[in-house]
Amino acid sequence: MSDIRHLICWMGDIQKRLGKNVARLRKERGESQEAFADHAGIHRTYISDIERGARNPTIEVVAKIAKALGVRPGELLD
Amino acid sequence: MSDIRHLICWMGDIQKRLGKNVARLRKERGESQEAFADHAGIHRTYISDIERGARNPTIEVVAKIAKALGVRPGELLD
DNA sequence: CTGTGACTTATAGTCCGTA
DNA sequence: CTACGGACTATAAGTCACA
Repeated sequence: MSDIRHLICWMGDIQKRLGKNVARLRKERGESQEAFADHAGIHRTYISDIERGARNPTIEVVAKIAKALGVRPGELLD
Repeated sequence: MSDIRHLICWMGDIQKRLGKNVARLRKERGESQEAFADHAGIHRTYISDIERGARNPTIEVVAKIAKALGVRPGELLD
């Protein structure tokens, strides 16, 4: 029952969900896109694209971002 | 503290983790790679590659697989 | 600081096989 | 049934100038 969510989360686009999670967690940490991108080893504009759900990144990129945010990779997709 | 796991899961390659999860869940459902690939709308050889951790798929593919398995996308990366 | 279009290079993803 | 290779096409990765 903790997982009625999986019936819901399919509705939304996974790219948008990833984007919202990244933006939220980044802001919680008080970092700008620029600062975060730098710290994650990813280009600034690429982070911008991801936060807007305009990209379809690979799981390696998700792993990099998760590491920089200090969360589990899977958490970014939920 | 439910998340000391995030300190551990970075150790392993995320591709291998995905592969193991997919293989495990697929087998639990008693499907062959072929049948599952078909049912998930992904090519047979690609599923084979993913289960062996030999590929770096995009999150859209992860979402497709998760949907076919009836689990949350994030679950496949944990 | 962030969004966006355009662009090149790398690789994701498909499809044909064989063992 | 699954692993794996080769060849191919579609799209992600990665960067930039500018709004």
